[in-house]
Amino acid sequence: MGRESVEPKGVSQAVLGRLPVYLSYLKSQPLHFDASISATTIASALNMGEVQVRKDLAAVSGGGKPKVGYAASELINDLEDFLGYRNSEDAVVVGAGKLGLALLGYNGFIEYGFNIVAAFDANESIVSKSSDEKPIFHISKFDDLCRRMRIRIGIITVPAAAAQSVCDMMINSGILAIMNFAPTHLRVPENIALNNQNIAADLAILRKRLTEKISGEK
Amino acid sequence: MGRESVEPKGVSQAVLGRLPVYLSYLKSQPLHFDASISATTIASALNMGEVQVRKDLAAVSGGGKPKVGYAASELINDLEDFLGYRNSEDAVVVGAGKLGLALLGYNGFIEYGFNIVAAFDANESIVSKSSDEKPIFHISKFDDLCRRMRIRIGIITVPAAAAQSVCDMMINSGILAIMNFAPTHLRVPENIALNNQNIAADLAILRKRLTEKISGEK
DNA sequence: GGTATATCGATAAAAATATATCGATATGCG
DNA sequence: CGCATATCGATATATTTTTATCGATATACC
Repeated sequence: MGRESVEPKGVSQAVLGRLPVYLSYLKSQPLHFDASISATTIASALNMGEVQVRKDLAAVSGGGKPKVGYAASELINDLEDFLGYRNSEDAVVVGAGKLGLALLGYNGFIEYGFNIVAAFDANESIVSKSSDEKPIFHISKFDDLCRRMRIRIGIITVPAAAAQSVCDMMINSGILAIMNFAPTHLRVPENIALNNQNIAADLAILRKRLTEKISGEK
Repeated sequence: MGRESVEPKGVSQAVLGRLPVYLSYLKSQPLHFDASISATTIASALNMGEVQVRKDLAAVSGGGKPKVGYAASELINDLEDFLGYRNSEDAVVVGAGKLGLALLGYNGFIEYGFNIVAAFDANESIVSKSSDEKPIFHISKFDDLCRRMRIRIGIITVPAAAAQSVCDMMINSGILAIMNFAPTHLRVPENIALNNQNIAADLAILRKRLTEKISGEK
């Protein structure tokens, strides 16, 4: 019998979502080079169960020592490795509106291993108006650039009405993962990874939690 | 014995996160006024289990009819009501950088029941440079405006280093729910609702899913 | 009007996730 | 150097979440 799968058993989606939180917390702490930090400390700072923290960390790092905890710098390294923050990857944005330009101009992506190389827009008038030294191209150049640079990740920041056609175009140009900021449902083949960022909906959920909190505390 | 809680048993976080997806999908469909739509249809369009769709919808809406499904317009109404899209609520942004201004200028929040009334910044030079008719104030005016308008929701779009102090300031001015775009961990009292939007981390997770997908399909 | 069928809603089973328990071990203190 | 303690890692339990099963019912067709 051949083995069914060779993958090292990926962590679950839930765990994956927590790893950046640990990492962000660790990085925000003033830790000296060889400092140690325990799961207990992390858990209480983040309001989580300490067992959960241990299990999550065990999935990506090389174990801690009783009584002292984990070597903080090692933990940070392991998390960054696991999440891919060390390998730089190019990405593109389609939709050079305010949000698209904000993403294009944001220089914090580097720490996470991303380099947004360009934005594209259908509007001729904003094309080439380079912002922060990064180019804005007309959408007609999209396919050529993506193929030549072997871009795998695309970010959609166009109005909802245009999102599906942009999405199809991206897939057509070889893009494999899409982050969508348009507040609409996108249909993609199952081999494409899709992430939806609906900020307004998240705000609504936040407000819902708020009102529940208020009514809950009498 | 008095009843322990009067709340109508809030839906779980997981369900809550899916409701906007249903709503967005329903709204994207060209439905006539008295159209019906079945859980089966929704499920297959969204690649979900149909039982899950039924259970989720049952939590917020008044039931469908066998053989035909749910009344689409009623479903949309119920979802919007439940998520609060009908009650308008004011919110503020602190951090008038590119992202903050993009949020301030975005007019799609109205549909979700949000009205961003102003942005604040510590930098005097960008103050008052009204964008899209919405004001940008100096941070010194924050407390006064929030208290007078009884603002409950604040959005943080400042650099990570300043995020915690902005967060503290918000809480101090009566804000009860915070959406944080700074890539850092914020410490808040437990009566405050916090939502973290780490776009870069989400991109990293998306890439991770992508590579798993690639290695998975041999 | 009777019968077939798509769909609902409820109940039950399964899977995933989170939490608790406990022995083992490294450190610090007497 | 022995003992107390904080923490780890593993195993077990509990809880939540998802998925499957099945009888009931409204519509369509004959």
